[in-house]
Amino acid sequence: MKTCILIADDEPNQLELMDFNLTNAGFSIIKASNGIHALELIENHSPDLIILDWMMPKMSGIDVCRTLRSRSETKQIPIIILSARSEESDKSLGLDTGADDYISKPFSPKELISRVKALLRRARPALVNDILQHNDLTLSLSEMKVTFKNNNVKLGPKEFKLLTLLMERPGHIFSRGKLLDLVWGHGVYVEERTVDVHMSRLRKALKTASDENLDPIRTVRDGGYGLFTNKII
Amino acid sequence: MKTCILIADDEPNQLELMDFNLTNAGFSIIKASNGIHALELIENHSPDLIILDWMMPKMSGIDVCRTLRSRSETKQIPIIILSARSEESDKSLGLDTGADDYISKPFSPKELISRVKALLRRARPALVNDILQHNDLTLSLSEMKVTFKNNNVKLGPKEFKLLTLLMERPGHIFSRGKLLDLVWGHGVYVEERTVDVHMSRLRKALKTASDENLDPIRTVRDGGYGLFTNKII
DNA sequence: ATTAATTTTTATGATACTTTAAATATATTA
DNA sequence: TAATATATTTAAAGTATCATAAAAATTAAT
Repeated sequence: MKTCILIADDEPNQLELMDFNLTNAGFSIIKASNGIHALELIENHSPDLIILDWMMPKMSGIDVCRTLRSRSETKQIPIIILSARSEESDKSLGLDTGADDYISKPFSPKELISRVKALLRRARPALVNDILQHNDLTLSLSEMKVTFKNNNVKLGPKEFKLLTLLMERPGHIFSRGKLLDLVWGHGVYVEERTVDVHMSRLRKALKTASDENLDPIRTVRDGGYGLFTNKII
Repeated sequence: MKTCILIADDEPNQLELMDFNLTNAGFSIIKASNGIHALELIENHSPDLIILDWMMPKMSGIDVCRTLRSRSETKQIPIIILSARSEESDKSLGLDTGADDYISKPFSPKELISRVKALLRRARPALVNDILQHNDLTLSLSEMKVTFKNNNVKLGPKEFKLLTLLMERPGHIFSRGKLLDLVWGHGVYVEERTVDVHMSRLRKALKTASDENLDPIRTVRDGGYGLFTNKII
């Protein structure tokens, strides 16, 4: 699912421009033309990030920001404030109200996108290489958590490590020997067959998590194990 | 203890100016005059936030940033990059390298402080916010008070610190080693098992406070401890 | 100095995970 | 098709890690 951004601005041109650029950058966009409208949309869609123009009729961006920060459901959502004024007092006020970033108009599309990305990076616990994703599989290293088809997968330590390894190079086939080396550690002697047992358990856990009976793991006879790259059968 | 900020800039005037302003704002400051020096100091002091000038002799701010992001111990420290150039291509490069914020010179002291605070608010809430919240848990740092399901929780100092840490990054799994580092302090030698004992006491206190027998703490075998979150990666 | 509070260590039982081995299933080759 | 090789599943025994209680040690408070 795409990352969803809400933009609120009373100038239609500005709104369209941002929509165009952010959509091109791969985000899905929700538009609001004033503060009240923005709050409604935010409540219903809970976007991943919010961009608010400072000056808007009915309710200013600052007021929207303050409101969002006071509610526990919206407290965490990253907010960027846009402003035509470049006086520094405003800048500080914007940030001190609880916004995470402040951009003065005029700004370039490139800067906007960079700031959005930087903010998403730090707002989510997702440090760049913290979350591994492949098809319907998601694995968070810092949270030590795995989901498959948006369901939690309960794994033991060995299965978690195995899956991490597979997800680091989707498609690559790891031989049992290599897996023993990388997961168990160099110079540890265990039967190669035990890899099979753990793979079986990993598969079982994934199958239970996927509502259907999906198996994203590919066995290559005489080769080893890896992840399917295209469609899962 | 004060929040510690490292600033690295090769211009002595600029360095002094920032030192003055940030010290006034209540931070404790470490100064470096080039990138190499900065890296050394960061390793020894692990500051809470880092401000890097883009252009520095020996090693640029961008390079320092890249290095910090590649190491697991420094990966999560918030970074602000300063630059005299205002060309947007640079701005994007700075942010895309993994910096959390980017400020173009010249900037006002007020903006600097606001941006520092905004960044800390998100990255290290416990350093800026007095109250941390997560699901039914509330923790007030100034009052040293914790409530769970609106009931008071009586905790010893170690348990309080542990919970503070967990609440700063809900969901994140902290290894016992990391917890010893962060709660007990760098280079203190105690058995890793004592972490278990304190966790057990923390749990007991929380369970008594929740009218039911709720346990918000997740144990990951071979991993460590963290808080349960509702969200799916 | 005595008491109280907190921290750390140690010990123990419970539980979750790992490994092995044996049974079953599937594929390969003569 | 039979014989062989390889893979998967299951069960059982073994191991390591974790939770808890209780004791010892430390620190703080009176």
